[in-house]
Amino acid sequence: MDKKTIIKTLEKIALYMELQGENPFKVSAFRKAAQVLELDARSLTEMDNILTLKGIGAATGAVIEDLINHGESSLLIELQNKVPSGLLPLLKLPGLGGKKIAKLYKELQIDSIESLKEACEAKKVQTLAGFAAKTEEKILLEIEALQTKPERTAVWQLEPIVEMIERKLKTITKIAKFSVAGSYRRIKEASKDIDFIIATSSPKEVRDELLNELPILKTIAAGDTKVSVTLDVENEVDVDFRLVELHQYASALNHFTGSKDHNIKMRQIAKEQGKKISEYGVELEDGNMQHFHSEEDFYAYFDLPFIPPTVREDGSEFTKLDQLPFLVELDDIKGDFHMHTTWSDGAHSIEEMVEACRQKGYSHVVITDHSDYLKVANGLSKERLLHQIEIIRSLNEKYKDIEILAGTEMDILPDGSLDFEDEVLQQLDFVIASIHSSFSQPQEKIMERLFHAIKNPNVDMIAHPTGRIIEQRNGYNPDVPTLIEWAKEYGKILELNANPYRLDLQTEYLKLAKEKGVPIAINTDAHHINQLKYMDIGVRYAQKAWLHKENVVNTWTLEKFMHYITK
DNA sequence: GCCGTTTTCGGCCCGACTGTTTTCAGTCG
Repeated sequence: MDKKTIIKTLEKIALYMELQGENPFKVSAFRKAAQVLELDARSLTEMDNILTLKGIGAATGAVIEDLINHGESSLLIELQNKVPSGLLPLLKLPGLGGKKIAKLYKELQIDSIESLKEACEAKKVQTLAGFAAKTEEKILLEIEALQTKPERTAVWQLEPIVEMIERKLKTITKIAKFSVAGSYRRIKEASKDIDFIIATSSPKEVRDELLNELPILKTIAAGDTKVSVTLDVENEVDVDFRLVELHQYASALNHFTGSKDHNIKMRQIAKEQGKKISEYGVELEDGNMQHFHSEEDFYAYFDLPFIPPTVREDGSEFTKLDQLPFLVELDDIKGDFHMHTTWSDGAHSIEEMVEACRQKGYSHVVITDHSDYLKVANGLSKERLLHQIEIIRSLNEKYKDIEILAGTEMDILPDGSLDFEDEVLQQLDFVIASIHSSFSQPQEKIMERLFHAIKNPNVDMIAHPTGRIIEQRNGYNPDVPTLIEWAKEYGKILELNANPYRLDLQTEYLKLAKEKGVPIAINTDAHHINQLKYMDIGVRYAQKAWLHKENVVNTWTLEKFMHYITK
């Protein structure tokens, strides 16, 4: 029996209980027990007595013992026999929770999306107490939406929309302050919607301007404190705007940034002190409200350091507060090691890229155009690469405050061979190897290709190691834990590609790389000077994996970096 | 169902919104 199975089972039990319309506190007790196990870093064998953990009692403990002794949970089996599994998808319909679903099943024998649809169309649902015609219509609309609307939208699809909204908000003079919040602010790979907090003393006027200025497909709600709309953009996206007074801004921003678990934890902390946190401020024991100028002030009020949005997740961040000062930050970044120029498929010359990096205050950059094999990207032949190296060497004469390193993003070919010979690679300062072809090969073959690259002493880094595009393609499915082992053994760097399409390696693997002592490079893979800004999103994504400055080679001095790659 | 140095019973994070109701239950973030 493994821990994951126990956690999954407890969560499943909670779900089935919810569908039965069980007491919500009972349901959450099972969820809490699952969370306790999840947050405990130890493996099952390392825990001497799970049953004594706080949050695990007689009933949840019995489930765990059952699983360990018999490999299955009799409680879950019992629930599954009682509750049809077709009810599970009904929880995805907004407006339907456990109680209502239990009622639909009990009174109308509704046990699937299909039978719910039929019952609504036959107008049977409105005959139930607590349901009426309006609910019935809404259910039908939500069933329709479930089939057409994606559940989550990827961060790279949201980014241009967020920027568009920010441009609009800047033109509304009655807005004192605004910020994106929600999971987008926490750099989640994908989000259900976008949240904005707006400080204003004229909420009605701001609301009207929002409704007039934005490309709105549907207005979901338009009250004095909340405007909720579906935007008419390439992929439909829901956006919530919360309108608050300036003195409530920090609290509202914190509340609507979440995560839910983080907020719960904060409220428990407040409660222990007899205080009450809400989106409007902190209510003291005497009923007075405490307001804050910033989120920093808010956390300081509870004797906590500022916890960056990126790590506000499952509550485990509160056990790692001592690590916060070591987390990598944008200011620590001294260079970008993966970018393209007009020599291959980039939009700018070498000098233009270097100049843009100089503006960012970097002390060193690497130019890494594509290699010969990648014809669609105008990959460099051996001759062109040698010529480019010469040009880069001479450019260094011109720039005294930034060091330009000659590199390549070299293809690992489908047969596992490398696109340049060793004698060419030896003339470069930094060699990236990456896969851009034959994604559908079996994992064994993909690993063979990666191993071939990693054991070559001239290769310094593997770029975008999985090849994924968030919410769009899975990449070439390498065995990443093994890749991390190899990187450690051969002293290679693995990339966190900061392009929001990729964010590759992903969080769980970054954590593993850190644990194994494999250094990470955060690179923008910029094809345009506008894309150099992705360093910010990359750094914040790295924070989600709790990467420290020292884990990230971009924070190293040029000397330390050169020493590592030439050793 | 779980918890307790105010506690073994009463509360569990908090507030808003919706649709159903005539004062509130259910759902949501």
